[in-house]
Amino acid sequence: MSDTTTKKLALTTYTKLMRAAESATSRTSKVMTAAGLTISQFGVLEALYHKGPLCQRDIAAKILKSTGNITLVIDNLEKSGLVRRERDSEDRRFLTVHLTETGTALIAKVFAEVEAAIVADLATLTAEEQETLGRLCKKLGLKSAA
Amino acid sequence: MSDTTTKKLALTTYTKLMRAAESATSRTSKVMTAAGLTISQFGVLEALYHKGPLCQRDIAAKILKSTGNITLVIDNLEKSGLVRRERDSEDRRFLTVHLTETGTALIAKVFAEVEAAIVADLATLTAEEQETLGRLCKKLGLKSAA
DNA sequence: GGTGATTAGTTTAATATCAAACGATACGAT
DNA sequence: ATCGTATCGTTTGATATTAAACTAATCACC
Repeated sequence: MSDTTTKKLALTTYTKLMRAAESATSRTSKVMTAAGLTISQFGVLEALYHKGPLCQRDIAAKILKSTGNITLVIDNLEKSGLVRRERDSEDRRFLTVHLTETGTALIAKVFAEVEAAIVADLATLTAEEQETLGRLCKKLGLKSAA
Repeated sequence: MSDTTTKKLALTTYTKLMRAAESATSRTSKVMTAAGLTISQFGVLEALYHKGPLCQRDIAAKILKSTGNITLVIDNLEKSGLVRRERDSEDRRFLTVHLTETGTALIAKVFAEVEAAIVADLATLTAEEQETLGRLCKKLGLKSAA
């Protein structure tokens, strides 16, 4: 295959990958905003929901954002009464973030809706196609991480 | 296949798709920021580079952002001397945005670098795998657009 | 021709986002 | 013990982003 053909194929593949990711994101983010959550807020709540209380540094690492950013997102979640901060008594540098009852109820509901949206979206592909897509995406993702 | 299995497959496929898209984006965005461009600024310059002068509404549609956002991005590009605005003489509501010489030179260089990064990234997959990935992504993207 | 609806772009207010500087706390080595 | 280093979180300044209110210009229709 010529260099030009290789390049063209890579670029169209890249574009299709990006479009697919964007349209999937657009579906799920509609669910989140309908519930009054931003994507970041959802990310934080979802991390706490599945991993339990976390310090802000761990939350930042989990959702791939800066710690400065997390400070603001947690501020807003705290104002809405969805999470609360608790100073670690052993190492006072840490702030452990906990879901409140309201926060737990909300993320449980919204997470289920997001899951349903994803399942509905992916239903376009057969099980075999999904497995193939997943395998190729994983191969691609691993390379880039290196 | 059971509902639970269907759901699990859809969710892991979705996660892998997102991770692949993120890692590909991370590579290309490094090239852009190294050149002093934000992702949006690159998007605007690239649109003008390949489509010629455009009005702000068309730029917004092309890079899927709000017109309010485009106003700011063009403001910053204009300050940097990479684009200039020109009021349309026929319909004075329109502002046509043009690349300057500096802007053209910059986007030509950066776009080539981004392309190279994409080609290098996709080289992880064989041509056949890329075609398969592209086909599946397209199928998925089309559904969501509907 | 004049009025009402539409369209292009700007502004505003809120949240997001990062990098970098900073303050407070903890830890390690001597 | 303490001095230097590392770590956690906040702050700051810049850009991004949207939705919604707004201005200016045009068009459609009577």
